[in-house]
Amino acid sequence: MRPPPKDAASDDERPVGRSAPRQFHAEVVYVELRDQILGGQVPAGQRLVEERLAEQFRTSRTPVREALRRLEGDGYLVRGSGGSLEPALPDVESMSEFYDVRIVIEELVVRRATQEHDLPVLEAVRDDWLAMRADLPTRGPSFAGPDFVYTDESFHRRLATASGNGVLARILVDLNDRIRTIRIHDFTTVDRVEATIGEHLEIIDAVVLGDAEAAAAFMRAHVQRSALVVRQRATDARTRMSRRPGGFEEAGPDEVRVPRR
Amino acid sequence: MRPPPKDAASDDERPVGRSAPRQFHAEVVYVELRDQILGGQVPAGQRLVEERLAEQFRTSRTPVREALRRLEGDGYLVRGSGGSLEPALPDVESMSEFYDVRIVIEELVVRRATQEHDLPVLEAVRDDWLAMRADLPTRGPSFAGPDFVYTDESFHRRLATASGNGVLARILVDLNDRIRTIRIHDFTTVDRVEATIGEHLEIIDAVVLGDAEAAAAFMRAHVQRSALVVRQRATDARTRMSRRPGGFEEAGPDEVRVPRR
DNA sequence: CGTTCCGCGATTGTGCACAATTGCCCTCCG
DNA sequence: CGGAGGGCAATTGTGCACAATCGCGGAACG
Repeated sequence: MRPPPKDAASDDERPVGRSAPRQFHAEVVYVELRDQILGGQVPAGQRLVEERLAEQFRTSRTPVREALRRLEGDGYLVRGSGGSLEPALPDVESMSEFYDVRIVIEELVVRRATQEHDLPVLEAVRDDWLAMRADLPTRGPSFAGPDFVYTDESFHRRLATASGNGVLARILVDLNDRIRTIRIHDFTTVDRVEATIGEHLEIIDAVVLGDAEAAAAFMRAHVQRSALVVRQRATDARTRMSRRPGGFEEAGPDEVRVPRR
Repeated sequence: MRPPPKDAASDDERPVGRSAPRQFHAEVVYVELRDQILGGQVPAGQRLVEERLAEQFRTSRTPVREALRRLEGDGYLVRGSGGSLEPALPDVESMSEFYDVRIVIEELVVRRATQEHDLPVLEAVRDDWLAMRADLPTRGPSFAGPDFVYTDESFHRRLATASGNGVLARILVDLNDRIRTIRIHDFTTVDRVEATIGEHLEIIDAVVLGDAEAAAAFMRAHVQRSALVVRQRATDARTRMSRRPGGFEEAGPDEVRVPRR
């Protein structure tokens, strides 16, 4: 995958209705737009114009406005010049900050999950990843793409849910949402996928065995390694692109450099 | 302080305009309404009706709607029957969860603040609390009210800011916002205020001295004590009010029980 | 040729009207 | 007297129109 180079929204039109019990336009726009942003499908400097979005989603400006306001409140959109909204581009420093927080959160997750002893769920997670390791030669390198980011996240999400602390799970999901905006552009290598699977199995095994300390240590190492990959890639991109100190926020590695306006 | 017993919104009317550079109605409504909710000024089952709020804030429904949607997205409002919005009342279990997370967050805060060595800021915080301890006999018991909750929060917020990690600070502020909805109703006793000041000084001293482990330990103990107070009070309220399992969410201790409709 | 100022288009903020849904009350029937 | 059904009021979701504001382009002036 690779986001459509320029106008991500052009061929994305579709009526908004579904068959769900009660789907409000504002809700649909919010969810779909958020996924697009978090999935990296909205180019860097792309201005989100209410009228335009209203056309795409086959609705009026009112529901679009509500969705945009919520996304702005979430911090996924920032106001550019003249009150226009653009996707908030994360910078390298804040990525480090996110990972710092994520480490202690994930440590707490495995400690709580160890206490909780929700064996059925934990073993299901372990089995899934055991199966994944077995299937790895079959699936080939196509598995190692942005899709693997979501697969990876699901591991951490399931663990967080098994921790029994809903607040914890919610914060972790939020952190991953933010981190993903950078991770999604990684071309994860096959050997990194293999390593990740191994690390996940280490962690889940320790949790199943009830060894909180080991699980926490494995988790910490795992997240730190992940942080290292992102940081490394970000540094690479910065030195590759331009010598300017804040170069990374200005344009991603293969991102189309959209002019300010 | 004690929120107006019945209709918190009745005598709260005022025009919405200010002299600030550019104040949108939606923004003003959002901020003020959020502060009212977080400050416990919106009674438990109180339905928030768009038209009513529009009158109070001297504006139309459109900005009110945007504010409500954002508050809903933040989790401060929940949808009741028929799509109406009510303040989200926290339950005891989620309070425990919030405190569990807050402990590891605060530990990270002091560890980072210790590393950061932003001495001027840290010493300013220490001086403020030293002065507070000295002034305590003067200020009398009036100091020990809901206002002290905000004073207490400011300590943790300043420390989080001094940690140099903006993400960390943001999460902590959010956690405190949620916890406050219960804490705000506490009648903090004078001796608890004294103890809190002492604990804060313990923490900040350790941070200034650069002893991360001691600071983390003090912080953990401090937050745990705070959690205990809230948990204790919540349990008291539940057994005092009604025997029903979920009794606490049904009505606060001195909260007017507003009929469903 | 550079600079400044004006006007215009684009876009957002706000108000309002209409449709739809929901819950409640009253009535009617068993 | 109790329960079911219909009508009504209240409230929210949506669309649209108008006003305000901002940025940009062009024209006029130095």
